[in-house]
Amino acid sequence: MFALVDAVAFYASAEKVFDPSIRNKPVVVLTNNDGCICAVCPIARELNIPKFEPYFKLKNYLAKHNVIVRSSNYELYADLSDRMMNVIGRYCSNQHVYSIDESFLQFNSQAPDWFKLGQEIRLAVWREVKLPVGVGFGITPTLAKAANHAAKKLYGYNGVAVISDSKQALPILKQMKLADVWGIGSRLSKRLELIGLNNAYDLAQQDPSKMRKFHSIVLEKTVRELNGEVCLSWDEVKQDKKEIFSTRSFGTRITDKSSLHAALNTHADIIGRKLRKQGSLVKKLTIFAHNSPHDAQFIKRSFLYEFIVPTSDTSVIANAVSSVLDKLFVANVPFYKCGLGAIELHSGNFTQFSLFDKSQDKPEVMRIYDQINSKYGTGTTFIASSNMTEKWSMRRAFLSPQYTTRWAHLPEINC
DNA sequence: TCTGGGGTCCTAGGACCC
DNA sequence: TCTGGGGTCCTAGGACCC
Repeated sequence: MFALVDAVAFYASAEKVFDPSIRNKPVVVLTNNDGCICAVCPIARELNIPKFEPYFKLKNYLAKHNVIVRSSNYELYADLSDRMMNVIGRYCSNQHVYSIDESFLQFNSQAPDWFKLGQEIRLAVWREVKLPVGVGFGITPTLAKAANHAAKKLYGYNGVAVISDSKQALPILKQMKLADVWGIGSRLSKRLELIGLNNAYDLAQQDPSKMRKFHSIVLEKTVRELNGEVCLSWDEVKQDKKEIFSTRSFGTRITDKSSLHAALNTHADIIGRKLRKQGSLVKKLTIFAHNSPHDAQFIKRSFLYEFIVPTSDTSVIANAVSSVLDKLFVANVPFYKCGLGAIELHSGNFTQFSLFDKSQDKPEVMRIYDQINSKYGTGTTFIASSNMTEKWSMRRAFLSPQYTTRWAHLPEINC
């Protein structure tokens, strides 16, 4: 049995944890640079606020309905995520944290009562972290996702749904839109509608091999999973990433080389950390910078850097950045975004050493570097040529305090 | 006044080589 | 008269997710 546990509108709910005054109000959270709306709490959802629309287009509408608007407070969300995952992890030894607010659980034994277990998890997370979560149990990962959808969005489930056989799946799948099925987006759902399918149940009734011909093997697997056949093994669900990116748009456009260098080095730091966490090494790294695609003329420079010996060392990656900086920088271009992408990864366990070239990595330094940052907070140590506090760091006009990670922001209780 | 996220995976098609 | 291979690597862009 699989379970998927995730928070209801995680970012918006996280904003309500330490600010009870907004718990009963409509709340939305914006993406980096206050660009788009990325989280809508259930109360705000009733106002039909679309996700991932640019904020400036909805600004007036939100103000008219007294919607509370917050910038993304990643420090807060990351910390609340850790706490939430810890509580959930107590209920299953086999937990896979799938995203900042989702974790899959795999149970090998039979629980006496899945529904009761789901209620316990919900209650524990609410009691200890004050975050509302939905719990979906299913005999395949895709059905666990579907049950989770039902738990949070369908009438009568109140946060927990269980699909342990096709009889339990039926009412849920019949109420699910095609695009609500895991792996089916807006494009594919439109194509499926054209051949007469209207909901998840209709999709489950299709011949899997025909669906493979119609679209892809991925769709075939989805159909099989909806019918209770496990196609996404646990190993597949928690597979290593094949690419690792770190990119960000600037709060203010930059036109000088040193700012671009600092920004790219910040991404070098993040990429290195992600690589080491996964135990991977990067062989090929794409390094890019561009202005806005909405500008009159889109100007993009990118460079593919190949390491002779694959690396996960932040300083080695930073050196690669320095070596191509002159090729990326174009005078008088107001750069809007830049980033790095590790697009060819090698396993850290089976390094192909070169006969003539020695690795520049200093694993011991990186180990201590990571230890310090994990103990005292990310950013305690950093490479000198990166600086995220500069003028181009992101706009966050509606930022809430970092209640749990900064002494100065500690919540106060009035007695 | 101006404003438009970030991450991952996959594939079509162009460039280049022999 | 008209036609013309196959492999590798990279880039751009689409699709999906949150």
